[in-house]
Amino acid sequence: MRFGLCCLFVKEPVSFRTTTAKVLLALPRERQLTKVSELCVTNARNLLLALATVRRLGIGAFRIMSPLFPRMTHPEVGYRLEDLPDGALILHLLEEARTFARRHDIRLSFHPDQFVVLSSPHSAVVGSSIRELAYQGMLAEAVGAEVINIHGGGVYGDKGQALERLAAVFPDLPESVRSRLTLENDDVSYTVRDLLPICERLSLPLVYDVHHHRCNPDGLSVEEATDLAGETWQAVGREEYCHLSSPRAGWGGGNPKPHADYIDPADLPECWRGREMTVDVEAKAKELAVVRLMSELGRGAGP
DNA sequence: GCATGTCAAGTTGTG
DNA sequence: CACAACTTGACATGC
Repeated sequence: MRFGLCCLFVKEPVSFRTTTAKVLLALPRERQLTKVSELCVTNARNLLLALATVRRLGIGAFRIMSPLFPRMTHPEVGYRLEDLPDGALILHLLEEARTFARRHDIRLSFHPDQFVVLSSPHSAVVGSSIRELAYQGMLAEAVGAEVINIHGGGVYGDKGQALERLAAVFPDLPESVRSRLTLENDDVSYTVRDLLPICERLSLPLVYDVHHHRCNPDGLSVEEATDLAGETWQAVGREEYCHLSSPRAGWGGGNPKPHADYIDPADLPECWRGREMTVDVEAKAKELAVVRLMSELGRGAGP
């Protein structure tokens, strides 16, 4: 079992920078490009630093934050890598990251945020989602990331129809995205049971989030869901990806959805132990939570 | 200096 | 109806 870190660090000195469309819009085009170019160089360097740090801590996977290249797909201030003064350097740094990750067997993934909704009935929403996915596909190709993971999106009163819209849009996605796309069960709408049929039909692996499953159950046991999701990964010859978090407010009363700082080892499913899989740890204390969980499991594993 | 509100984007469920 | 839940940090503004 390998554990993964999501996007950020709290103690380790790795920090990614960003900017807003509002700030960029106040600048002439040329200064927009020099500004984002600087941010992209910084972030590409920090990605390398992140991978070196992850490796030092014994973490085996890393989720790359979506705005690594800030506002790249914004309709007004968006840009291409080749527009940037340091475009070649940036590409070179991404290649270094790819080489490092491959050499040290660090699995890389992307998780586009809530605005990417392929099941939406609004063509403008789907259009901007495709643009954002294409950007992440380009990035994923450059750094050798294996997974671009999204949710089913909205329901609009009819899950079946919504998923049909998603399936209909799938062929329009660039190959860089289609070959990496995965679907994840969420905590309000789409369960593992909802997603399995479309995953099988489109040959998409299913990322199983056990916390979402516990918040939004579907009659499957954790073990059944783990195995069924696992089959979608076996079908494409890849290692299963799962997500783990603990509820900030605990499981008795209160809203269990917000994530806690750390993982309660009791929330790690028994059937995951010793299984060949990648477990992304979604916890506010970031690398500290991953390191603590690994050490607790190491201690508890003995007789 | 420091504390605070705002920032491209969608959708759902709660108070 | 407004707001939180999905990730923060950068920046402008006001004390």
